[in-house]
Amino acid sequence: MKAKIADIAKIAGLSVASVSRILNGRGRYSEETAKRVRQIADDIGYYKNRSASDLARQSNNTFGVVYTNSETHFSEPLIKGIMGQAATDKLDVIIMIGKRDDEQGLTKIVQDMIERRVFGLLFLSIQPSQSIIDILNHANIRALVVGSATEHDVSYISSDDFQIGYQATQFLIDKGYQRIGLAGMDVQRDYVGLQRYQGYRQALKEANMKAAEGLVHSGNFSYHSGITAATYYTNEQSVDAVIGASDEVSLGLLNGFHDLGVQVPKQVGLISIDGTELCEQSRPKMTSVTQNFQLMGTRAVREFMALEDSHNKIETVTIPFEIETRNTTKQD
Amino acid sequence: MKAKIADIAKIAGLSVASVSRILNGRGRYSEETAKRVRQIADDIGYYKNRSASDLARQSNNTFGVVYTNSETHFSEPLIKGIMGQAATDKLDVIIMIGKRDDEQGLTKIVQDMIERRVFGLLFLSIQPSQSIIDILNHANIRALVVGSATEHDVSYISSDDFQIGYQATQFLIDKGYQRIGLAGMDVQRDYVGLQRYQGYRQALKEANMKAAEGLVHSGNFSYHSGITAATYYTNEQSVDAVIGASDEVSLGLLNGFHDLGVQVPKQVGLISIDGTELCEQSRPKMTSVTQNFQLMGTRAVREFMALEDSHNKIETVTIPFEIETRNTTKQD
DNA sequence: CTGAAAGCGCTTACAG
DNA sequence: CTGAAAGCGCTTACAG
Repeated sequence: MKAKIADIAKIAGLSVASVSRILNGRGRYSEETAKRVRQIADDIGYYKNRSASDLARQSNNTFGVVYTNSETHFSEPLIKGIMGQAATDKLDVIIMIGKRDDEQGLTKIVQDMIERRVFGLLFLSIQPSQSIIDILNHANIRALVVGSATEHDVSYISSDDFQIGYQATQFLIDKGYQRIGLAGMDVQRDYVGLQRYQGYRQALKEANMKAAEGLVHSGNFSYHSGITAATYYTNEQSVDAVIGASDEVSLGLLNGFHDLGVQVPKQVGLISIDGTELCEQSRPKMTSVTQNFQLMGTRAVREFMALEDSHNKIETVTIPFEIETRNTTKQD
Repeated sequence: MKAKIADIAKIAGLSVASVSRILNGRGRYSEETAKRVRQIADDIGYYKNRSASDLARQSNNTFGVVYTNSETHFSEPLIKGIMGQAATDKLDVIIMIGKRDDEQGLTKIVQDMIERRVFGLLFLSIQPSQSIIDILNHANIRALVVGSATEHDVSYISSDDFQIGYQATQFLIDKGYQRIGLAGMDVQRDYVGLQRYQGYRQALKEANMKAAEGLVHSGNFSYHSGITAATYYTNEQSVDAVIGASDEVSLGLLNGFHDLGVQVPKQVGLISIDGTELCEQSRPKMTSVTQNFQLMGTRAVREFMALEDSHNKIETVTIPFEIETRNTTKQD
C-alpha cells in the first residue's frame, strides 16, 4: 500500500488539509510543524499521487512533445532546448514518439495527450495533418510545430525556409558555381521544400541563371535520398554544386559521390542544410546552412509560458540561421 | 468546459455508471444503446480524463522510459523495439529525457515517474545509480536497464559484453592482426568497459599474445574519444588494429586517422561495437560487432508484461550479437 | 495557523 | 441490462 497524505496526517496529528498545504508550500503554516511533516513524508516514502492531485487541481503543468526520431537528426538540439527551458520554468514534459506518415499512430498519440490534459503540445520533426490540428483545436489544446514551417493552421517556430533556399543558392553563386542542384526534398508537395525551392529560384533569377528543371532531385530528407541523388547527378544531369535538403541527405550525397569516384569539392561542391554535428563528422566536413535548433526549442516553451495568461494565439516565430563554410565548397 | 461522462449520461438519459461501462467495454450493456452513447461522446468531443480514471482504477497501464539521446546512437532501434511491442500489448509509454551523469536531474525524473505511478521504468543508455535503484525499489516500481549491463542491483537486458570483447578480439586475431588496441571506454570504472576488456584479455591470452597496457585508450563512448584515441595510436603507441567501443568512437577513430594521414584499413584495421546505421554511412564502411538493439527493446517490454501477474524479479536477459564484416578490416 | 467538508471525474462492486 | 452510492487521493475555499 502506497503512502498517502492521510497517513502522514495521522502520524503528525494534523488534518489532511494542513499536510497538503505544507507539502505544496501553499497557504500559511508554521515552519516548525512543516519540518516535522516533511520528515515524516520522507520517512514513510511518500510520493504525491499525480492523478489525484491533477484531478483536484483541475489543471496540471505538463506539456507534451511528440516527435519521430527517424530520418532526420536535428531533434537532439531541439529537445535540449526544450528540456532546458522547461526545467527553468518548472514545467514537466512527457514525450511520445511517433512514426513519420503514420496518421493513425499519430492520432492515437494526440488522443492520449488530450486524455492526459496536457496544457500544450509540441510537434518536432513532424507535420501534423489538418485533421489532427482540428482535433487539438476542438479539445482546446495549444499546438505548436517546432523545427519546420507548415502550411496548416498551426503556429510554428522555424527558420525562414525561403531565405535558406535563397541564401544557400546565393552563397554557391558567389563562389562561382554555375549549375546548382537541389536535392533531397519534395519541392512540390512538401511545404518546406516548396519554400526553399522558391528561394532557390529567386536567387538564380537575380543572377540571371536559368533554373533547369533537371537540376532538382526529389526526396524525403533521408540519407537514402542523398545516395540516389548522387547517382542521378553523376549519370544523368551534371552539376557544379548541390544543395542537400538536410545533413542526412548531404551525407548521402557525399558518400554517393565518393562511391562513384566523384570528388567533393574538387568536382562538385556541396552545401548542407541543418548544420548538426554530422557536418563535423564527415570527411570532408560539410559546409552548411546552420539552423539554430536549440534556440527553437527554447523559444517554443517560452511561447507557451507567455500564453499562460493571455489567450492569444501563438505567433509564428522565425529563428535566424547562418552559413558555416567548411570543406565541401571551394575555398577562395 | 471539457465534456465529461455526466454530460453524456444526461443527453443519453442514462446513468454515469452505464456510460462508463459502455465506453470501457466492460460489463453488460445493449449494443444498441452503446452505439448511441458512443455517438454522443463523439459529438460533444468527449475525452476520458485520465487522472480521474487512473485514480478510480487505482492502476494504470503506462510505463516510463528514461533515456539520454547524447553521445551514443543506439537508442533509436531500442525505442523502435519498445514502441512496437508496447503498441501490440496496448501499453502506454511516456518518455523523459535525462542528461548523462546528471544524478540530480535523473532523480527528479524518477520521482516524477513515481508520482505518475508508472508500473515500470526502463532505462536506456543510462546506468542508474544504486541510490536511484533504491528509490525505485522502495516505491515498489520495477526497473529494467536495457541496452547495457550494469553492476547495480537491477535486472538488465543486453548483449554479453565479455563475449563482445572476446569475439571482436578473436576476429581481429584471426585476420592476422597482432597489436590490437581497445579504445573509447573506461575499462576500470565502467562496468561494460570492464567486461569487454576482460573478454579482450582472454582472447589475447588464448592466442599467446600479451596485452600491453598501452594498447588500451580510455574514453566515454563518444566521437571525441575516438578522435583523441586516433591521435594517441598514431603518435604514441602503434597498433595494427583497434576495437572502437561504440560506433561513435569508431567514427572518431576513422576520421582521426584520416586527418593524420593514416589509412584504414591499409595501415590499421578497425572494428566497431554496436553496428548502427553509422557503420553503413561512413567511408569506408565499418566492420562491426552488431548488437540487436531492437530485439532488446522488444524483450524489455515483454519481460514487463510477463511480470504483470507473477511478482518475480525480472531475470537478466542476454541477447545475441553478430559480427558484420565491412571495409575497415583486411579482406581475406 | 489549522480543520471539516465538498468536490475533481471516473470506476466498480452491489443490488435490482 | 441499468442505476445509486461509495470511493480513489488530493486540493481549496471557507470558517475559525
